[in-house]
Amino acid sequence: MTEHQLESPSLVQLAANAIRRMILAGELAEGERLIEERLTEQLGISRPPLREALRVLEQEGLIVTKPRRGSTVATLTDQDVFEILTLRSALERLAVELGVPVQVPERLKVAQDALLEMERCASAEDRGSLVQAGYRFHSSLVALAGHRRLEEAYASVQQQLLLCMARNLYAREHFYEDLHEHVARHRKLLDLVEAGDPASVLAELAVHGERSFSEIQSNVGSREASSS
Amino acid sequence: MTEHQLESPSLVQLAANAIRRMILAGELAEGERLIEERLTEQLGISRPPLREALRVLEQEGLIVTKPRRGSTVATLTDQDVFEILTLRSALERLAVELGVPVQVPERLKVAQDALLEMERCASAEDRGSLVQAGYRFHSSLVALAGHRRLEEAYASVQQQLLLCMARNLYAREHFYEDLHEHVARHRKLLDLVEAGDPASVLAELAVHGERSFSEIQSNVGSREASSS
DNA sequence: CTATGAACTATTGTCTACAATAGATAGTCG
DNA sequence: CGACTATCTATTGTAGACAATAGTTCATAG
Repeated sequence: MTEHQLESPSLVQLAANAIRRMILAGELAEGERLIEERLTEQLGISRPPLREALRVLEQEGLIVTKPRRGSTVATLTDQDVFEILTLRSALERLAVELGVPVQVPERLKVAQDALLEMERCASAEDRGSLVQAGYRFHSSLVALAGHRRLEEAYASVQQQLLLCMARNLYAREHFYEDLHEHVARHRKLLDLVEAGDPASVLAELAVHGERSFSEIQSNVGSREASSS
Repeated sequence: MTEHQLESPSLVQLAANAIRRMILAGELAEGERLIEERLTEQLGISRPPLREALRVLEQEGLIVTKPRRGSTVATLTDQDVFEILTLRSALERLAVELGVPVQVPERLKVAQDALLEMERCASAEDRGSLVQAGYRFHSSLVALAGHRRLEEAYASVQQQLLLCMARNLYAREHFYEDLHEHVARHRKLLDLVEAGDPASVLAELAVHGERSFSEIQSNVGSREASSS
């Protein structure tokens, strides 16, 4: 039985969530400076908890902070997208290796639910919700490994990937392909997971990620410097 | 040419470094509560920057913070050690896959230097310095990939591994084997990297990590709960 | 007209103080 | 004598204010 800790979150967590949402929703532009006082007014809190929240977001890779120069929303180069995709892929591989002869059947339920949701979204052509459901699907696959650090690292990377999509850096691949084919690939993945053979899942996963890779890597020739 | 940014660190960074050192040096015990006011006296700073530093360490996985209940030094179960080792292995694999036909020869120099240092330490039987040099060696291998996020994730995991060793949770494997054999394995690894064949490096890396795994996984049967 | 310097403003870095909560201790009632 | 409750204390959460720094603008000199 999973424990529902039920602890009221501190202002730090609330602020971090709020700013995270703003960034991922595109309300804060690429490289935009985050003025602390302005944010305290918007959120109705004072600076100490806000600053702690910014530290959290900094560690998550969503913002960049330079001493005495404030924080800015992370700017993503092609190199960054490449890093995010490769790292995500490596983490998913580990998850499959550790989790795929599935030990805890209940965990599969979450993945199945997410997949059903994806199919619903695909039929409704609701791309926004499809992305969310896809996020849950992949997260639930990673959760199969029962590996807390892996889950956290994956969540962080996935979040940055959402940021890519908010910037349309990664949109083509995920948004403009055939929606039902997209879901079908995920269905196949889940089938293989349920079958319980790690190798075949890894193979499918490689195909799954390949198109992202090839599409991005062709752009990597024009690597911009991460720090300007 | 690498940029020497030369920016004076804030109290937050200094405090985070100081506390990190204290934890890794074992000056703060397993699960010990971190009283904010006490730390402010020790470090000679006030609470706001200290609290930001604690947020940083929390994200790094060295401390655990519960709302309104303060922070404690992370306690590591066998499950945690297992997670750290598997995650580290996965990250190293990615690094090799991306970096091994070495693109930037200068980066190899760091690894070579670290290896020489390791050999010196092994001859002098200086186990403490050997661990440090080993840390630099592995970090430099990961750096071959030119993948910032990978390096950061790896540094975080490596740090937690140092914490394991400070607790003697992982000590047997690294400390009590033959020191020269230990260094020889690293030498072989570097040779393979220089040869430029990713597959052989990965194979050696698997052997490299295998003994850690088998040793730990036998203990995992007695998995304690992560959250007590 | 351009470049250099100084003053000013906006913003971050830090500190002290207050409010709120969780744990502990003691007292009382069954 | 044991258990429950209330108060009290130690500690965390938050706020507001002050100090210090970086960027900007304007003035002046070449």
